[in-house]
This record gives sequence, structure tokens and C-alpha cells, in this order.
Amino acid sequence: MRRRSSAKAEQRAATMDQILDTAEYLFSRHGFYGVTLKDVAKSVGVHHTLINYYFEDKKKLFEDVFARRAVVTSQRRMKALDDYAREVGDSPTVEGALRAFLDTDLDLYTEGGEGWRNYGALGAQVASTPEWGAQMMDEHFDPVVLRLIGLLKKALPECAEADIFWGYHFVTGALMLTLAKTGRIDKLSGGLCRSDDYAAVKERMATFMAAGFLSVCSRRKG
Amino acid sequence: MRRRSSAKAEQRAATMDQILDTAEYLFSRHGFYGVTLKDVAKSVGVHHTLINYYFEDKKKLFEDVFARRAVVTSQRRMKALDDYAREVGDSPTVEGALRAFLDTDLDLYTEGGEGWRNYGALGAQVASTPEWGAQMMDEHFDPVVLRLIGLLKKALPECAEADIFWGYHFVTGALMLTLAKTGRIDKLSGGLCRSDDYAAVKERMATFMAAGFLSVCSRRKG
DNA sequence: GGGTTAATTCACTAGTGAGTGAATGAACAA
DNA sequence: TTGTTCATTCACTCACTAGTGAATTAACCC
Repeated sequence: MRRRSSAKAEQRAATMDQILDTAEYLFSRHGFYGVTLKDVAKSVGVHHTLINYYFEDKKKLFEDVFARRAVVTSQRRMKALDDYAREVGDSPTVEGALRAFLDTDLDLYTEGGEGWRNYGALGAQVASTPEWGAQMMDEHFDPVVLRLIGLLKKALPECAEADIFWGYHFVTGALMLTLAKTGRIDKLSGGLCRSDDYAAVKERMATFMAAGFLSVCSRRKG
Repeated sequence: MRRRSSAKAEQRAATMDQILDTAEYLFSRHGFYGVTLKDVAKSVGVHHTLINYYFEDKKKLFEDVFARRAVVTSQRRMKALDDYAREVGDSPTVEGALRAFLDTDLDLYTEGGEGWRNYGALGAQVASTPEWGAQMMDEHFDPVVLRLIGLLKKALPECAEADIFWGYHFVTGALMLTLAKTGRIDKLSGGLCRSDDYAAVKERMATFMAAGFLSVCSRRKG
């Protein structure tokens, strides 16, 4: 007989999700070392040792927080890139590939609610953490990034490989700072632009970056 | 009579510099909360309470670390922008302005030795820290950034202001990820590109970003 | 309803955090 | 040489850290 999820199992899942959500929020704001298990527990309204019960230790909690959504965004973008590649057959454009990669993600952060926005800020922190951050990025995002780079190479067959990798590096830097949502552009622009206006970024980013790739890659041919 | 700096004063300055250098290194790798005053003191070879003696408290130490070089890079870039503006009179180009801003800084990180490279990684972290990071960036870098934006507006008189601010946002994101020096691009590119190869970045960045600005700003005119 | 299992809390350990105020000792000035 | 100044250390406080193992409570199943 198929097991209908019991009240216990539901409670378990709900509590774990609450812990993950809260930890995600706090980690995204204060970083790994800036948050204690007690902070998380207190905010959830639960005894702090319960977190050890569910997540083994603090590091594991952080990794679980990161992995939970990394899987989702990674798969989503992979699918978008696959769809795009199928759609255009053998002739992708730089902007088309970047749109599949960037717009898909920006939509997610726009529509995904607060949780996704917190995760974005967390990802931005992880991405610029030399310690174990780069390694976590590698583990979760290498496949989809290499898929994008494959398409870019196809779109720019004459282009030096290094130019494409550095171009991707610029793209990801810009994306990470966007997701960090620090509020800096708000003050800098006197309120004209808003850190959380992902639609404004989506409107500009792929176009901007595509032109960058083209100019760098054509520069040698003068 | 002018005071010749005594052995004591020299010692004082030397010790403070050592503490600043060490704190800079550690903070850049583990973040504010990931470093204890004892870590710093131990690494310098001094009692941990000496740091309180010189720097009041931990937060103040961090701010002093950040401010020490922020002043230098800010002034340097301001001068480079002024020089460039004078040189070209009333008709700057996007790429020219970006070169004055970016290349000047990248040279500094290339030639400035290990201290500057650590500071770069620290700055990258600060820039993507929502907490007090954005505020520190504001305080130290708003003038030079607004100077750059002034030149970009002149170079792109038809361009919407928001496009220019978002363009700057992309530029700074890319620069920060470069300075973070996480090693990610090394693995991703299979060793073809190196995180610490600022010369490679300098070679491409201004060109890349200038083309981005131009394409976004001309997009509306179809 | 009673034994079983799992979620949650409790009491505790062993260690670390930043910071303070008094003590030490060495350069300094007269 | 003697009293002063100041860099540095020392002894200590108080609060907090992650984590463990036992105790408690509540759902579950027959």
C-alpha cells in the first residue's frame, strides 16, 4: 500500500524547510561565520540543537542551503540552453545564447519570490569567496556554464578561446553583483535605478554583453 | 625644533602596518566574521590585546584596513580621469574614459605587490556584502565613480541615464569578480586563463565594456 | 490503549570571542 | 639617574560557540 505522507513526515519537511529558508536569509546577509546556529534557531522559534539533529553540523547546513536551489537554477538554464540550441540548429548567436542563460535566470529571481532573491544574494557572496566558495560554484555550475561556452564558441568560431572565457567571466561578475542586491546603484543613481529591479537588468544585460563579446573577438582582425 | 621620528615612533608605525597587512590578508580570505583578533595577533606574533590598544575595536580595524588603500586607488583614478578629460577636451570616448578608470586600477593591482592583491580580494567581498559593505563603497568611491559617469554621459549624450548607470553596474561587477581572484576561471578554462592575470583582463575589459555601452545606448534608436 | 518511533527540548561540556584594567619593561628626556 | 611615557603583555570577565547524549513529549500503528 502506498504510504500517504503522515503528519510526522509533513512536520519534518516543514520544519526543515523553515530552517533552510531562515538560514538562507541570514547567511545571505551576514555570511557563514556571521550567523550562529542559535540565530537561526531563534528566528525559526525552535531549540538550537534541533539544527544539529536535522543537518549534522553548521557547514552541512550551509551546503544544503546552497544546493537546494543550485540544482533548480542549473537544470532550468541547462534546459533553456538545450531548447535554444535545438531551435536554432547549428547557428546560435551570442545574444541568443546569453539570453537563454541570463534571462532564464533573471526571470527566476524576479518571479521566484523572496526565497530566490535571498538565494541570489547568497550565491553572489559565495562566488566571490576564495576559500571554499569557488569550489561550490564549480561543483554546481560547471556543466551549465560549459554548455553556454560551447554555444558561444559556435557563435564565434573565429574567436580565441581565452576571449570567450574572459567574456564569460565579465558576464558572471555582472550577474553576481546584480544578485547581491546591495543597494549601491540606488544611492549612486539618486534613486533612478533600483537594486532589485531585475527587469531593468534583463532588458540590458544580454545586449550589453553580446556586444562586448563581438568587439573583443573581432579586435584582432582590426 | 622638528622632531626626528624616534625609534619608538618607528616601531609603532611598523607594528601597526604589520597588523594592517596581516588583517588585510586574513579578512580578504575569510571575511570579517571569519577572522578573530587572536588569529591576527598570532600571525603577527604579538599579544592579541595589542590590537585593541592600537585600533580600538575589531570593526575599526577592518575599516582602517579598507580605508588605507581606498584613498590611494580613489585618488589615482580621479587623477587619471582628470588627466584624460583635460587631454581630450570636450569630447571623451566611452572606451577612453573606461581605460582611465579601469586600466589605472588594474595596473595598480598588477604592480602593487601582494598587499594590493589582497586588498583587491577584500574589496570584492565588501562590494557584495549587503550589510555594511555597500555603505563603505559609497563612502570611499562615490566621487570617483560619479566622475567616470560624468565622462560617460558626455561621451554618450543621447543615452538614457539609466542605461549608463546599469552599464557602470556591469563594469564594476566584472571588475570586482576579477579582483576577488577566486581561481574559478582557472579550472573552468582548464588552465587557459588565470585568475591572477590582470594583464589579460586589462587587455579586454575596456574594449568589451565600451561596446556594451554603445549597443545598449543605441538600441532604442533601432 | 500501549508499546514504538521520531521530533524536540534540556542540561551540559569544552572551548573561543572581544574587550578591560592593571602590571611590566624598555626607550626617552632632563 | 631618575621620573615619565608608551608599547606590550598578563590575568581576567562575561558572553557566546558548536556540539553531545539523555530526557521529554507527541504522533503513529496495531
